[in-house]
Formats: sequence, C-alpha cells, structure tokens
Amino acid sequence: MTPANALSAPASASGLPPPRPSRGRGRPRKTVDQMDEGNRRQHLLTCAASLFRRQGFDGTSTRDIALATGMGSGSPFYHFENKQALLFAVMQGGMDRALARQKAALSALMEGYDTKSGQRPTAKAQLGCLIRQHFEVLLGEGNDFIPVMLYEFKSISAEQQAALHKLQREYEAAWVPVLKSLYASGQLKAPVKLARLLIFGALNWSVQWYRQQAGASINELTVASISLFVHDAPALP
Amino acid sequence: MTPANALSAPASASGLPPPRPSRGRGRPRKTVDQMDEGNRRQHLLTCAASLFRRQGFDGTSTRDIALATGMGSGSPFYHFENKQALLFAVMQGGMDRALARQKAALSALMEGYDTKSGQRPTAKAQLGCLIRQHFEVLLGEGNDFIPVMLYEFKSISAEQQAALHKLQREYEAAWVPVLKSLYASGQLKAPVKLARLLIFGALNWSVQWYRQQAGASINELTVASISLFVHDAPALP
DNA sequence: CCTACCGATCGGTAGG
DNA sequence: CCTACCGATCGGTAGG
Repeated sequence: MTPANALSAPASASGLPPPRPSRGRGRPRKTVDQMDEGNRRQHLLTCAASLFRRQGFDGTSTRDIALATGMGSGSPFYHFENKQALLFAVMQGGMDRALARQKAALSALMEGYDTKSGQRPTAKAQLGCLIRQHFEVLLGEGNDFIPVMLYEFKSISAEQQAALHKLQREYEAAWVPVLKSLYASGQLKAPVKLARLLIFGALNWSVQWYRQQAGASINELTVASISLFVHDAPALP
Repeated sequence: MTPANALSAPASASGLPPPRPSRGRGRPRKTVDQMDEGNRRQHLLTCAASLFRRQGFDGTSTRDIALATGMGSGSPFYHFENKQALLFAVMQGGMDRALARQKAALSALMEGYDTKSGQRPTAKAQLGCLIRQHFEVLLGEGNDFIPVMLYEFKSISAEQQAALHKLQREYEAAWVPVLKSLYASGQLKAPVKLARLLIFGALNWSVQWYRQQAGASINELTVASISLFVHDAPALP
C-alpha cells in the first residue's frame, strides 16, 4: 500500500524513493539521471506545497503544479501515482522536517546544560524551546508543508490520515512531560490534555494571521505565548 | 455589487432578500410562494454549509448541494448568482448569528448585576462569558456556518473578505476592553493584541478536534481556557 | 519526461 | 424551480 510504503521510506533527499517506472527490479542504480530526478521530485513537492497552501488542494490542478515546476501537464504522474499521493508526500515531508527540527532544538537546549553537571533546563525553558521551534516550522520562509498538512487533512485517505496521526503523536509526545511538570508545579492551571490542545491551537492558528515583515517577530510571539500560558510558580509555604 | 447589497440586507428569516428573478420591480409581495422560497433559501444555506465544511468549497459541486437540498441541478442558481455568492451568504449568516449571540450573552450577564446597584461582573467573568459563547457558536450542533467561514476565506473575493473582516472586527471589539482590563490588573501577562490573536487561535482550533459526546463538554472547555489564560491577580502591597 | 488524448465532471444558462 | 444542454477543465493514461 502506498501510504505505508511512503511512510517507512526515508524522506530525506539522500535515500531517494525510486521513481515509479523503475519499480519491481531491485534497488535502481544511482546514475546522474536518477539524481536529477530526485531534485525534480523535490522541486515538484515545493511547488505543490506552495500552490496547495495558497489555493487549497481541490483548487489546484495538476496542470497548475506542472506549469509551476516547469514540466509538461502529465509529468507529475511520472513521480507520483496520483494527485492525492503528491499531497500526502507534502504532508509527510513537513512532519519529517518538523520532527527532525524538534529533536535538534531539544538536543541543543540540553547541551548547554550537560557540561555543568546536575543542572537541567526548567520546564518553562523547555516549553519555550518547543514553542519557538514550532513557530519557526509554521511561519518560517518557504515552510508551506506544515500549513498544508494542517488545513488539507480531509483530502487524504483514512490510511494516510492514520500514518500522519502517528507522526503527530510522536511530535506531541515531546510536549506532554513538559506540560505535566508545569501542571504539577502549579505553573500550568488547565488539565494537561486540554492545555495541550488549546496551546497547539493558539500556535497553529498563527498561520492565519502572521505575516513576516509586519508586527511581531517569532521571538516576540514565543515570549508572549509563554507569558500567556505559564503562570508564576506559587510560593511554597 | 452583490457583497455590499447582501451585507446591508437583513440576514434573518423575517426580512427576506428578494429572489433573483423578481429584482428591479420594487418590494415583492409576500405571497405564500415567497415565504416558501425563503425557507428553501435557508435550507439551501444549511445544506451548503454542511457540505462546505465536510468537503471544502472546491470539493463540493453545486450539484451536490442541489441534491442534498432536494432540488434540480440548476436550481441553486435561482437563489444565488453563483457558487461564490452562496459561500459568502453562508459565511455572512454565520457572522450575523455569532454577533447576535454575543450581544445577547453579554446582555444576560449584565442583567444579573444591574438590579444590585453598583455591582459589575469582573473582567474575568466577562471573558468567561465571551469564551463560552464563542465555543457554543463554534461547536454547537448544526453550527457549520462559522467553521466554513474560518476555513474557506481564500475562496471569496477581496471585497467579500473586506465585508467579513468588518464583521469580525465588530465581534472582536467586545473582547478588547475585557482583555485590556485583565492586562492592567496583571491577570493577563501577554500584550493585548497578541493575547487576543493567541486566544482566538486556541478557541477556533477546537473545531479541528472537538467531538460532541466525547471528552470534554463546552463548559469544561470554557473553564480550562479561563484557567489557562487568566492568571491570579497579584496581591496589592 | 512530453504530447496528445480520453471520459467525467464542473459551473452556469436557456427556455419553459 | 426543472430539464437539457454548453464550453471548459479536470485527473489520469498511452505511446513514445
């Protein structure tokens, strides 16, 4: 099944999924042609993500995408079985990137503390790290993949939705212990599950109103979010 | 121009906008036929809202809508100039209803206090009232109009967007003094403008995950939101 | 990966 | 408001 295969296949540019025509004959040789095809495929994804975000999935024709990519009208189907598989690849690529960035951000945060033995970043600092990284993935330049995933979920199959939900749960898993810790210390006043849903909503909705070069920076957004959600720790008696 | 006309016309079922064919001959008489047409029009809007929400605007054909309404395939165009005007009417109807409900909720809150002279609801209570009402408009049964407005903004014209933005600003206007008051008292820790955007995001996003009969009630959602956003008032020195 | 093409479906209209 | 219909466009394929 396509979604499962696509999910287990590496999504980075190094381990290229084979182009459709060469399927069923073992691992294809990586000729110069194959590497170009990888670039073309990536370009196709980028153009599709941009168009899906601006016009929606149903409002974008495969011809629109082909034209933007500089291909003939039927050529997207050389790289993807159908339009829906292209959308799913965009969404999956967005989640892969978001997960990688999240892990990198948390690692970087921990590194600053590991040398000083015993020291750990506070739960508030960890949440700040997660929120900043989330805003960057949502609002950074050329990051159309995640907004497409957030707003076109209804256009993929149930199996594809399940595959993405799995990645989303993995993404959320990094947040839960941080929120639990804040709840336990009295700095988060809403039940963890609802708090998580409400906080993600506050962040995700920013793709609707945030415009670069105008108003707040991502840093200001992060600071404001922390101030809004995280209460002062109550003084211990 | 259609959007402007539609905006200034009353949207309630009593003052019916004239069906298209009788245009240009003064106010049409309200025969039994006309009243039926009003019901048909309303039914059309309800069915369209449900389909637009489930399938998106571009994913819903006018034939889908006609079939759901029990009409022939070309009959929606008897009531609306085109598919886009139908979408705009759905969105506008949603905003009209949301505004009316908001005013009613605030009036009801004030009434409880008006008899006891001098007493006023706290800013926190006012925010609770606004949040509860907002959740009800977003998540209540058969309320597809507002979710459609939130997610199909790109499918209407710039003029129609401007008309809806005006209604949205009116809706937000009720929140601003409440948030300012909470900010001044130290119960809201994020700048008012960003706080408003983040809070609306947290609430609006609930249409993505909230399911009736499962998990939290609207009341629990409201309580959790208040707990999350509104900090304890600092003790005065 | 391109060109030419297919059947299906779309928004919208005419004529009643 | 229905029936019949129009031109345009769509996703996808064949054959190279």
